[in-house]
Amino acid sequence: MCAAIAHPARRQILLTVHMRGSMAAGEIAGRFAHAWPTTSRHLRVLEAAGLLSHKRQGRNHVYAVDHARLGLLTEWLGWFHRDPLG
Amino acid sequence: MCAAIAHPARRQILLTVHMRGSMAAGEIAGRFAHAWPTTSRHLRVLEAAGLLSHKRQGRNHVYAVDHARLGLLTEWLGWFHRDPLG
DNA sequence: TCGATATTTAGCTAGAACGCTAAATATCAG
DNA sequence: CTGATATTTAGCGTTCTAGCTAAATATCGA
Repeated sequence: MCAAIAHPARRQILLTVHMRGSMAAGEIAGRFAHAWPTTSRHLRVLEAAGLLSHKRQGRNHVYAVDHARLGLLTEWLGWFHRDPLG
Repeated sequence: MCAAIAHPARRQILLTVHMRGSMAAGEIAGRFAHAWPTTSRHLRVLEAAGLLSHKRQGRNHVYAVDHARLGLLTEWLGWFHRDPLG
């Protein structure tokens, strides 16, 4: 999961999809300078990490953010905000 | 910064140093199966990302976590926990 | 100064990541 | 069925990452 958000393009995909609620693959790919297959692979990486999920709607692949999964990361970071002695 | 925490060993280093407050490089390296130079590089990566800082104490290099830096990541994650419409 | 201790730097190799183009797959419209 | 649209899969070359060993650097104790 951490590796998935290590790439700037993937972080931006994640934010963009989150803001919109859900987006088709092409709509996402259209916002990036990268070639479609490149963005397509980023989507696959994000999905493999459990950060995105997708379902077909006709010929579109619609992606949405998995917030629960991101919650795990926030939870992990929480360890650093609590006092280690407490 | 995200790339820095993409590696399991580096996440563990971060947590371990945090729990202890501060640790010498050798003390850290001793806890991993990896060769010292490998861990040494992980430390450099974490420091380059601003997640660790170090100072010499005699012949020891003592590392500590930079919490403010981690705060930025938590802040970024916050975007996903707030409602995108609000 | 000399040897031991603590740690890093240098340099190598194997494997993964990331970009691309070209081709394949699947759905819709006529 | 046929052609157009939406997206992925396949495959290639380059660059980055992560492991290692061997050598260099710096400090301490005698």
